Amino acid sequence: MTNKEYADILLPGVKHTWEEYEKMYPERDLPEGAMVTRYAPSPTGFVHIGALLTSFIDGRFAKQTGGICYLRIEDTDQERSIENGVSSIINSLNEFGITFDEGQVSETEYKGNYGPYIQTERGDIYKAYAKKLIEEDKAYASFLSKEELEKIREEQMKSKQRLGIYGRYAKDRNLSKEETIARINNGESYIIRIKSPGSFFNKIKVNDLIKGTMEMPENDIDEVIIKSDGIPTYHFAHAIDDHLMHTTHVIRGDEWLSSLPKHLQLFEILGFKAPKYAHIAPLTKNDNGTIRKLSKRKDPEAAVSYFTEDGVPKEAIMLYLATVANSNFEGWLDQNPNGSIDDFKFDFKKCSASSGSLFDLPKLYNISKNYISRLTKDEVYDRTLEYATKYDEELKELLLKYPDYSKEIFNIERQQKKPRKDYEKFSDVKGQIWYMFDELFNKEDKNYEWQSITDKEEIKNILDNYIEIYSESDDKETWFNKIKELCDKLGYASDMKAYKENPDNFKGSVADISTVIRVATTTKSQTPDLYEILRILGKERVKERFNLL
RNA sequence: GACUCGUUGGUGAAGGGGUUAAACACACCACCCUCUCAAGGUGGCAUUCAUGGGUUCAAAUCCCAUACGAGUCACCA
Repeated sequence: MTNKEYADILLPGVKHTWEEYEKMYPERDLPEGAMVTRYAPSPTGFVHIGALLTSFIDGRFAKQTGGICYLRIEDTDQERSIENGVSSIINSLNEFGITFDEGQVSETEYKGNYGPYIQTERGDIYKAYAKKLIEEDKAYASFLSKEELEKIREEQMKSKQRLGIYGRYAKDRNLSKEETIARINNGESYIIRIKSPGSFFNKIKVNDLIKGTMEMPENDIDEVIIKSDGIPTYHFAHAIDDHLMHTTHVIRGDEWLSSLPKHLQLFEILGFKAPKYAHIAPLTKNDNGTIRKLSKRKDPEAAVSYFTEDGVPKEAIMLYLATVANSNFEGWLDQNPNGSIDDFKFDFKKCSASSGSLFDLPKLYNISKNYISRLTKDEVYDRTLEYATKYDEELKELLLKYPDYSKEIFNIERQQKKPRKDYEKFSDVKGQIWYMFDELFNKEDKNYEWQSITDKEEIKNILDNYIEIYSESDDKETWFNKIKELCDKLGYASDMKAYKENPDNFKGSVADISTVIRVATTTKSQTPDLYEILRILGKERVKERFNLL
């Protein structure tokens, strides 16, 4: 029996030979230095913030070198794959502006010449290459049952040996063709493992674009390549797909780092040229003193939706991720305030080689605050409305009812060279402007935050005097001068310096008078510019509010 | 247990043997500005780069050990 016939028995019904597949996936025609990257998620649930980071980096490197970034779905674990997992990934990523040059575009469709881009649809391809390995005696059928595997594992643990199928544990490695066929005919279930040519005691040098060159023991484990359900393992699918799709740079999480010898060996025995690898550190979190990887299960902030629900602008999240990806991005943004992320050159060398970046919420919020401060009043209005439409019916209705009025509010201290920065996220907005809407102002029991002047009579007195002289048409300077005049009239210091020097000479200062006016109109002791607030509310409404006291 | 990587301030980090280097950003503190807040301005915040040894005229930077942290060791990805 020829090796070819033998391979046909082990993996029957394969439509094409590996040589045919090689021809079907020709070299890409791309300029020198163009990177072909891929984002290759498993469709197992919501999009993790780390996945956003990885896909972002994948896309950036491809784009900045004039290459291709494609989306490949790794669904070889049938048990964990979920319904509509593919579209859920695509949609979430899309929301953040992440798109792919080729690859899967929906549950059933793809674009590009190297498809299908969903691994369960490439079964024949993997088998064709598995057959190649069997023909070349580089892979074999293994009949080890779950129970036997468990026994081996226990034995290895007990004697403190390395776990895995290698050396004498690789029982079926040298079964003859005849024996193998006999057992198959006997109905025994089997899988395909490689015959690892490596030795654990051989050190090999592996290179990672981020971590540098390191020494690792050669792989000597007879890794499974085709599972009993006929589907390949991640390792095998990775080698075949990235070869056929001509990936030049595999960028993935560093949980894969220790599989590198395995993967390199796979490429070698398959006769493929290995891609370059870049393993990025995970996002971590400080959980009561212990630093650990952000977890899908335990950490709500691991889901990108957490931040969109919180009203953090998507752009801010991307800006933050860019600083995590390359710490010099921030400095660059400083120098190029109008620059887009797309103009920044990312560099593998600037990626953190450490065991993880702490996901720093205050930093995210700071970036977000700055981002929102750079928006125009119309943009803030649109974005707040977008947020409110999903999460705050009451705010939404007010914004819709008073669009121009709302924009005036958003414009307070926004026109200046350094705009006001008081919204970290869109969910902050309502808490800061509610008093500008009578509907909200008149709704609940008010908690007036009076400061140094608390006497009701005195407050009345100040307000009565003030409303007499207040005019909507005053410019800011005359507006303030009037308050100062009022101070002089009532025995308060109109000049803060004079007040600080001799506080005992006065009943109080302009600050106290202003505060009374501020609190009377808004209930709050801290607000944006009072002049603007009064002007936008208008004299009549201000008067009404004074009269409530 | 084995293998690998890592360890610079409260946080993200720059710097990879030497002219005065621990940059920058966030956070924090103080002061200034100021009608409040936000913003802005000024200054402070690691005499030291996990620890212990070495190499060197010279080390955060190179080497070795130790400690700690992270990741991986499936017919999961």
